[in-house]
Amino acid sequence: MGKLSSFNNLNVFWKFISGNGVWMAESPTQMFWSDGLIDAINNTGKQLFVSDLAVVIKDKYPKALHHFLVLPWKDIDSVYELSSDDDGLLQEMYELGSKAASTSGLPAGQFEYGYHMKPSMRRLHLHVISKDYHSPCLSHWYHWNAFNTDFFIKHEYVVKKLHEKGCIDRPHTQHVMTLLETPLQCNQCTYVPKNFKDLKLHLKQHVEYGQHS
DNA sequence: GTTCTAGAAC
DNA sequence: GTTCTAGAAC
Repeated sequence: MGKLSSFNNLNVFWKFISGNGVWMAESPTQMFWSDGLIDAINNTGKQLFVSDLAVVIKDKYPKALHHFLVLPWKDIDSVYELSSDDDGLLQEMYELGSKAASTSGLPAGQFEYGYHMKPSMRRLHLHVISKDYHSPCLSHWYHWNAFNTDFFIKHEYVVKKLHEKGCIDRPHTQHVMTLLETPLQCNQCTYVPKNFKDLKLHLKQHVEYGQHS
């Protein structure tokens, strides 16, 4: 097997996304690290926009220059619990995300909206992230693939799938692993990075010199 | 989710 | 010397 197949740091990734083990709390109201988002949305100081159905916060570890999360107040764990009845909620979450994105000053088309195929944190959360992916918090190979492969389930896909089938199918473990092992590829040009550090430097060039670096 | 560390691999 | 791997974290 090749280099990518032996990228076993994914086993560590798998360990924490599978929800096993005992973890340290980050605040008195948070029993597990995986409840961090639920803790955050109930902190009024962190709420950027609020509606009856959902709330927007900044991602604690932004993976781009602008990275927001939109979460429902309702205790929905993930996209796999959604039904066609939730179309209104999804649209409202998208609208709230758009409001947050507009505060960046960037064109609306510079943002991507989607859900992770295998989220680590509890409570459904829509990622609203700028396409630069220029951030010190984007520090692992699988961070990149979590946003730049089918691991990132686009908002439009979720809406379409719920309309057509009424639910989102849970993926097989092997499929998720394969997506996270995908070779690196720039999202803004045809460049194929030699390694993760090379990708980081390349993304920085796009931010500093634009699309034609 | 993240940070930290040691040791392997390149 | 740099990058990647692997595991712990009460």
